Amino acid sequence: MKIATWNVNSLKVRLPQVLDWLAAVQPDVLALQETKLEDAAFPCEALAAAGYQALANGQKTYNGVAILTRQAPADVRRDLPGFADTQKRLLAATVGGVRIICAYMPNGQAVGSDKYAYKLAWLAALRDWLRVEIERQPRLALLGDFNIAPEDRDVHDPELWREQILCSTPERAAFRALLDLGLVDAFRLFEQPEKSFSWWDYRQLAFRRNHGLRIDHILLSSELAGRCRSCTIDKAPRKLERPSDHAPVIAELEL
DNA sequence: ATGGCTTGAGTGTCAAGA
Repeated sequence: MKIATWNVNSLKVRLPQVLDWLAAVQPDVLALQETKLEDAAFPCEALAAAGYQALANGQKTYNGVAILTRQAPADVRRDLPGFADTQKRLLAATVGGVRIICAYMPNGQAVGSDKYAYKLAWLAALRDWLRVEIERQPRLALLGDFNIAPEDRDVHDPELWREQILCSTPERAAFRALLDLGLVDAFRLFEQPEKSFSWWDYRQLAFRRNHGLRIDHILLSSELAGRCRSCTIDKAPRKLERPSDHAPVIAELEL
């Protein structure tokens, strides 16, 4: 099973690129973030024609997540239980015996801001829910835009980003708290090129200069981690005209 | 340089992203 995650920064703008990418890469599951579409506007027909069923949990303008699958999804959950939130950031479904959780974690804007407090509260609620969810379904994958660079090696210039948003100690502690549940960063199961990133700012030729961060992740439960055969970042879509600022991350599981 | 792009809203120019 090939599973992937991609923050598309508007599915309306990026739909042609998503369709091309699905045809080229042929994932079994694709988790999308920042769709920025109400569910009624979701392009289900175009995706069905490409062989994918779509689950969406979206809103106008901001946020929005979706899961595209070749097999029928079951046991669908929208939003974080026990966390009052108008922002559409979470969607879960079981596909081929694997619990797929697609998350768009809050950005946090600036360390110490109200949005930062919301980010840390959201991450704590996610951890509390996942503790139960892993018990219920040991084959679990958490995919998405975490908006956290877990370590200095995930940052092009660690000194520039020291204790800045996406890199602060409390954010990294929240990421490690997810690992403490038994989840594993699939990307770090394998030898990877130095300076591997998944996001590059649109400004100042950041992609060309590889001024990026690795903030999009696939975390696997231990049972799935033992079955993971590869995890890669696909930089190809970031090179296209009018790209998303994020690149897809792909993991291959032997089930 | 509370900047530098991009998107969505909406038709001015701002909020938000990361």
